[in-house]
Amino acid sequence: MRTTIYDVAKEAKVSIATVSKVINNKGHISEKTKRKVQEVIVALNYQPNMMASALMGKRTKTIGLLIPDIANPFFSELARSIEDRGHEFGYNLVMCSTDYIQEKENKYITLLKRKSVDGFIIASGFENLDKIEELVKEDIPVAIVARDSPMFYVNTVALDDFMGGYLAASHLIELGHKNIGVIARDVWSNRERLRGFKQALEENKLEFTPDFEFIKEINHIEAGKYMTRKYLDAPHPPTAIFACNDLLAAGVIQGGKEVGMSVPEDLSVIGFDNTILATIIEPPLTTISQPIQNMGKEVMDIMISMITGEVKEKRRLTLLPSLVERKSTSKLTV
Amino acid sequence: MRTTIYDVAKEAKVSIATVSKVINNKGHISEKTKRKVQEVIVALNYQPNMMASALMGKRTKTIGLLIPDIANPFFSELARSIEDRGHEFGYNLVMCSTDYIQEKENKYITLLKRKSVDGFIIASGFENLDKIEELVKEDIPVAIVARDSPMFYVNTVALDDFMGGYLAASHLIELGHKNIGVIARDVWSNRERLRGFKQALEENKLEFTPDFEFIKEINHIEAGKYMTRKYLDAPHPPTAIFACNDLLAAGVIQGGKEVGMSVPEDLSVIGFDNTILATIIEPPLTTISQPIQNMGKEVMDIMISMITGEVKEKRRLTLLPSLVERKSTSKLTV
DNA sequence: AAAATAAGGTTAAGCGCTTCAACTAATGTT
DNA sequence: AACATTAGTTGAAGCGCTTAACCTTATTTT
Repeated sequence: MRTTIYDVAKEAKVSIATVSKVINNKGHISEKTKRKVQEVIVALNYQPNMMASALMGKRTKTIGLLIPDIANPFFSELARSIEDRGHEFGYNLVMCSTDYIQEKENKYITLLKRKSVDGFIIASGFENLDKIEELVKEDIPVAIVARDSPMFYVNTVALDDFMGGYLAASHLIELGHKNIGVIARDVWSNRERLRGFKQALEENKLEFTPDFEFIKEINHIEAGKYMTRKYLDAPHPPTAIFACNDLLAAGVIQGGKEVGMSVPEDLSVIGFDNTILATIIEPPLTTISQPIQNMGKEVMDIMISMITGEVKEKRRLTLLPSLVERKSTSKLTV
Repeated sequence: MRTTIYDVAKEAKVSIATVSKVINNKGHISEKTKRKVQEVIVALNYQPNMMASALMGKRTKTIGLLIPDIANPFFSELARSIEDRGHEFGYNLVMCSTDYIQEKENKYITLLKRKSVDGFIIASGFENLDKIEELVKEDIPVAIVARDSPMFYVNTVALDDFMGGYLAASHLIELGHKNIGVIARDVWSNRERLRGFKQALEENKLEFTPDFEFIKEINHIEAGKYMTRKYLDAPHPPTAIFACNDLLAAGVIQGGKEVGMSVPEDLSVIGFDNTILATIIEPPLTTISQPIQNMGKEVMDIMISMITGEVKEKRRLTLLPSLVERKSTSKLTV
């Protein structure tokens, strides 16, 4: 069987209480005893069972990460940065892809609570906050990342999505585009981007595209293609499209190509996220950059400080997007 | 405090043993008692603490997933398919990115053992098998996926990497290429692909490129660019390049563009994996396809059957790659 | 009708750990 | 010298659960 604290205690000729204290560096232990116990621990290759200490109210050093889809580059890059920061402090992540499905998210939360995770980092696009509120009430650390939701009192690391949409629209407007299509999903972040987008339009006395509708399809690329075809088939096709993420933008470019439009000559395309895709897509994608690395680090830091109890008051950290100009947008040629 | 089994027992006026039996559907309990207990469970919203049952030797329903990098699309797609299959059976995944660093992998394994995960699915490119052997000896379920290593007796779901390399080379050779560069990392799967590649070369009496060296750089795209430049600067630059994954291929195409070579006219490029990138890259990437979905499902199925003890004997499932022709390769024009 | 088996439930031990209370011995304070 | 504090250690309780062992009572088996 596995080595337990009893084995160590017996071998070191002390009580298990002493061993426990040595491990956790608590209470008063003489240097001599401490050394002896540590030697035995090494000799027996003893690894404390975290289940047992978790049962005694200690931390599991495990955090639940809820994201819409780990196969989406934005989220896998975000997950990676969160994982890295957590790893520095000994935390592991349980990964849950929720596919924007509320039910799945709730099930995962319930399950992970039973597994006594120390906290939840949530990046999925839920609308219903009941489950989150439940966590907060039960004093389980929750932090939200890469989405915002001002009606709620939770630690949040978000992007200024409104600003992102505003930047995207402003860029296209500056290039002379007046008829701009938008592709978005009906989630909070996208709605904010849309709001920013409309704001810029309004300031320039431009009309919002009448053909807009939220996408429903889960597969972003397909959704991008579909909406693009729809836009280009309309009576007054747009000369530019703002896609609310890079994956959608990839779909737009593909959809455009399929009907013989070249980007950016016939159609300017701007994305959102600045994932690795943006550099790979041809033409390289002009996009709104989210500081992914930073978001991951910040949200993990907040999570850890909630767990350790250092920080009690809630805060909302809003990071700013920036425009990254590449080759998928160009001046409107009349 | 949280509702415990004691609360349920008291409320239902039975012993905690009875409650436990109802929950686990064990032993003989009258319908009446069963119903009563279940009602109370619902009424109190009781969620059994999995730490406690794990301590008693039951499963944690959590599996450790070791991969080189979740931000690499191949692994995030693989992770997603493993997660989905696991989710069907109530399993969660703890995600660990090891960056091909043995030390990191070992640390993660040690840590997750302490957390009593039910098993390990390993997709990282380790060379040293001591840690894995240790797991096998301790009777902890381990399954290896997306890599192979014939010197070891572990359940494995792998791709026929040799065949993959062979297919890639054959395709290029058929197109008339005689001088083909290769970009690979010094990991088992890549070495196998290389072996298959060389085999095809040999059968066609072609020479292996003298400029080959394994990449060391972690960032695949940069590595791809670097090696491409190196190849193209050589006295007899290759007319085609086989990149051992799609990310490297993306780097190759970018590197080629930077020196004014266009793909596939001046340089044919073939990738490996057939991730989402292959469809996004311009030109769309000809690549060797791995059945990612299937691999994920199969390895999770094996893992579950190991955990439940259904299957005792070890097996090695080898899936076959296939060539997906897109636009990045073309006939050699002399 | 006696013996064996099954049904329905309880008691209590124990998984591997943390921590409080308690005790002794040494050191500091006035 | 009398008292308080600190250092060093241990015993034992208990976290929330599972399960073997046990006890009744009801049902079969022979």
